Amino acid sequence: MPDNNQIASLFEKMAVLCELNGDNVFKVRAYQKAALILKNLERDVSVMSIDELIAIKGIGKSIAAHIKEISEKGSFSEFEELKSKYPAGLLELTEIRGLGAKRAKILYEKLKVDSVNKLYEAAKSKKIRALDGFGEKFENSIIEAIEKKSALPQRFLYHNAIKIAREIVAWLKNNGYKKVEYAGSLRRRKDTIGDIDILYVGDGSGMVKFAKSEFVKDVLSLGQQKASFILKNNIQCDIRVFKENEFGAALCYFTGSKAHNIRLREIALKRNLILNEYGLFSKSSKEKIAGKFEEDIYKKLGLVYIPPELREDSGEIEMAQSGKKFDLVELKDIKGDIHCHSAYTDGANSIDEICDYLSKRYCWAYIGDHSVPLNFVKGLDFKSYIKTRNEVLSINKKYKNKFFERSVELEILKNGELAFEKEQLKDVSLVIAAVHTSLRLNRKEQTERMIKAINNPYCDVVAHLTQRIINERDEMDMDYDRIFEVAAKNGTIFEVNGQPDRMDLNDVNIKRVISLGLKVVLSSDAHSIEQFDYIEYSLNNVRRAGLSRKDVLNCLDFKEFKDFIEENRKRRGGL
DNA sequence: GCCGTTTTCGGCCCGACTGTTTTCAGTCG
Ligand SMILES: Nc1nc2c(ncn2[C@H]2C[C@H](O)[C@@H](COP(=O)(O)OP(=O)(O)OP(=O)(O)O)O2)c(=O)[nH]1
Ligand SMILES: [Mg+2]
Ligand SMILES: [Mg+2]
Ligand SMILES: [Zn+2]
Repeated sequence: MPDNNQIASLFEKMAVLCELNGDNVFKVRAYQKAALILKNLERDVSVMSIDELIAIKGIGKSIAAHIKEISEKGSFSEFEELKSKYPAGLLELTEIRGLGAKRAKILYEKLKVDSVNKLYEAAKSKKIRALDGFGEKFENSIIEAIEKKSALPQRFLYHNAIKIAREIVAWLKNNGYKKVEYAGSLRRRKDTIGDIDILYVGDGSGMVKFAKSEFVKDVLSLGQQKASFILKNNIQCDIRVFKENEFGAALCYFTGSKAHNIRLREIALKRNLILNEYGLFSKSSKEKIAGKFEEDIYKKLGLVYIPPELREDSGEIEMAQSGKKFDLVELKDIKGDIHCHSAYTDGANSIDEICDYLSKRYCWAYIGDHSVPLNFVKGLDFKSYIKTRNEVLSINKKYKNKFFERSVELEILKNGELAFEKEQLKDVSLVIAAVHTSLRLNRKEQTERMIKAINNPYCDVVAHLTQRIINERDEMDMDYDRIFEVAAKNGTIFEVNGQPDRMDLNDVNIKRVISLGLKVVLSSDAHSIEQFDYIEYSLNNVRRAGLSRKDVLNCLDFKEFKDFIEENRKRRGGL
């Protein structure tokens, strides 16, 4: 069964093919939109009925039928037909910056260019400039774009991108610009970031100066209101300049997402208004109605303010129209962390140091560590768990009104058993079950393994369920639908791991487990004191999933949390 | 291809930068 992302990727390819085929641009956009919808959808479309599919805004009869066909056959005939019309290499041409479908089509028809290699040859041998509507500069820009393409990686970790963004904001402020913000996917706090989007109040001279700064490797474009650069670390940076009284509208525009912007602009039109990055205007008189403050844009469109994390056009506009304020969980609501590592296994700090730090930060915490059989990190056996738990409890006595306990990141063995015996498990305060080995079992085996673990009454929390490592390792191949179904019966708590390259569960999976009535728990999975801040990345994901305090167990008091765990075990036949 | 509190046909967000360009198309945000 293909998952939503796989189906989305087919529709993205279909969009490119339609473009190359010279189809209606709105048909192309319909496929792009459908792909986006699927990527943000928490339900598995492959098991939905045609009627259910059509009920989704942006999915109609044709695309619903395609989804059905893909679910059964892995692809759809219209796509396969179109694909067979063109060489496979043609699809990759539009990935070259500055080359879109229109000119790719001409290059293919006139010069038989059907791959990036042939495009490069054609440009080098100066054949492109001879074509009507093409020229020397275009030819050179193509050569440059191809030569530099391989250096550009996919998407960046939020953790890495935000650091660079903050440096650039500071640089602009140092250069005298008082109002500077990062926007785009960074402000929406997506787990991966395509580029760094920055806006400031001032004039174009700031961008000219930035172009000559240490940050910049290449200048892609440089105008009066906007510029694009490739930075030294190969990330793209887009900068826009505005006037003070435009800043709210500008921030709204540049924060996006694109789909969210389009919805806002459509709502404006229905009210006889025009929304762009400079403000909200009356369509007839051109009079300005809002622009200085972002809040005013939403207000004048009849919407409550929408937190940036939710701006994906995945239901937030409808919620904002209902008039009810958003109530997302905040950092100050977090009362404890459950998952970290001490020097007993692969952490950098002693339990003493960890407790000292956490006593200043939280009301409570579970200090964790790896378990057997992870020998390479000196995973704890049951005896050493008990011994070190006593150490935690004794250290706890030093702190008034703080509660420290011991958790263990317990291995889910290849056969789905937990690494400690049942008799031992009842003496473990918090079991955070995790897979770290045998990641490549086949789908069926991996699914059964996970289900067996989840059915264990002592499997309190499942850590980083999918085991993805962003840009390095895909999610484990499992039947997530079934796993979540079993989890719903067990009341399983899913961890939202905040390690920058994990951020697992992601936003969409969080929505999925919450819709099943389950709760999540945030964790930094800190391996050193500094890494306790990674819980902010978990927070990003749950805010993007729209969660409030009631869905996040870190917002409970210690006793409430402990009771929750115990209740859960009892109900499932443990204790 | 999708959609509809005027619509089942005729619209579909809006603007900056570049170069193919002297009034606009292509591409991108
Ligand atoms: N109205 C409108 N706004 C757009 C369009 N494309 C982009 N934007 C706005 C919203 C985006 O969030 C913002 C920045 O564009 P980006 O291409 O950098 O996208 P974004 O940062 O959302 O995602 P990314 O992680 O960079 O891929 O510009 C568009 O076609 N129309
Ligand atoms: Mg961006
Ligand atoms: Mg951008
Ligand atoms: Zn861990």
